Amino acid sequence: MFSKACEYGIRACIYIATQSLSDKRVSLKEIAKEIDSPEPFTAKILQELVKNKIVDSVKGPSGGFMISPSNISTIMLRDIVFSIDGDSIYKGCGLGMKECSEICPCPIHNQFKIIKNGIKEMLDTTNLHQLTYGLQNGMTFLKIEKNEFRD
Amino acid sequence: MFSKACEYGIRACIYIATQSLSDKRVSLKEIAKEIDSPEPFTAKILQELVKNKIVDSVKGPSGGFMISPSNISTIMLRDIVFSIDGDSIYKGCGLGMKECSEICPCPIHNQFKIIKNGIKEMLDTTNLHQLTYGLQNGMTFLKIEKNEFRD
DNA sequence: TATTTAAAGGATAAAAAAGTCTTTTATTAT
DNA sequence: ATAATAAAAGACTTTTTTATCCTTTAAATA
Ligand code: FES
Ligand code: FES
Repeated sequence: MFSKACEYGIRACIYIATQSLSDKRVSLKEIAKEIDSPEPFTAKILQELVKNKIVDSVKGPSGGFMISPSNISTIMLRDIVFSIDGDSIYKGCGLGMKECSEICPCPIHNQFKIIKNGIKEMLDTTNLHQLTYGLQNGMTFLKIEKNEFRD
Repeated sequence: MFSKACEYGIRACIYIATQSLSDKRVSLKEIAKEIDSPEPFTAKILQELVKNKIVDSVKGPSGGFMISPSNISTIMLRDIVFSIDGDSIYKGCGLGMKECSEICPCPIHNQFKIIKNGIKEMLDTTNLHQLTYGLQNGMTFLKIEKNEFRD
C-alpha cells in the first residue's frame, strides 16, 4: 500500500505530534526508538517532511523535531502520504497502465475506483490529531509492545 | 497496491481468458504484445501462474497458454493476486507493523480495516469472466490503445 | 568564543524488485 | 526419427528501494 518510507513517515509524525502536544521537541534517536525504525533512514524521511513544512526541526542542543500544535488538526494524512509517495495510490491505474482514465479504463477500473475513492476519502478526512488521540490513551500503538511476561 | 509482477499477471490472465473462450492457445509473445509487458519477465510470472494451476501451458508448436473456459468464472481475482503477491495487501498492517491485530492496533487500524475489507471483498467477488467481458466488448483495455489519428 | 549537541547533506552499501539472457525440455509436424 | 517450435528453468543484470555512514552546518550553553 504505502512504501516503507511512507509508513515510517506517518508513524514518525504521529509520535512527534503526541510529544509536541506536551510542548516537547524529540530527537531522531528517540523517534526511531519509539516507532521501531532504522535511524538513518528515518532521518532522510524526516528531512523530506521538514522540507514539505509538515515537521519543524531545530539543530543543536535541546533541538529536535516538532509539529506545531496548531497544525496538528489541520495536517491531513493525505499531506504526509503525498510528501513521500505522491498521489499514485489514489490516482494511478490498479493494473499499472500509464494512466487511469474513463476514456481508456482497464478491466478492474470500476471496481478499483471504489477502493481508490475510499482511500482518498480516508486520507483526506483523517487528521493528525485523530491519530495521536488513541496513542495517548494507550488504545493504539506505533510498535509491537513487549510486556513483562513475554518478549 | 499490487507489484508490477502482479499487475502483469492479472492482465495476462484476462487476455488469455478472452482467447481461451474462443478455444485459442496464446503464445508468450502474443500475450506480452497484447498487454504491453516485457516478454521475459512475463514468462516468469506465467510460470508461477502455471505452477499454481491458474493457467495451463503446453510446449511446442501450436502450444502456448490457456485457461480452461470452465474455470474462467471460478477463478477469482484473489486467486491470481494471492499467487503472486500473497495476502499482505488485505492482511498486513497499513503502517508496516509486523502484524495487524485488534490487540495491538496501529493508529490507522480502524480506518484501514474498512479499506482492506473493501479490497478483500473486491478480490473475493470478482471473477475472471467478469473481467474478460468488458474487454471483449471494447469497453475496457489492457494497454493504452493507439488509434490512427494520434500516436 | 569554544564546545557540545543534533539535524542536514551527500556519498555509499545492501536488499529487493524488475527485467534479461541462455540453455534445457517437451511437443508437434514433417 | 528429425527438425522446428514454444515453454521451463536457472543464471544473470539492472533499477529501485531501503538502509547506512561520514562530513558539514546550525544552534545552544558553558
Ligand atoms: S484504468 Fe486501471 S484503474 Fe482506472
Ligand atoms: S495494526 Fe495497522 S492496520 Fe491493523
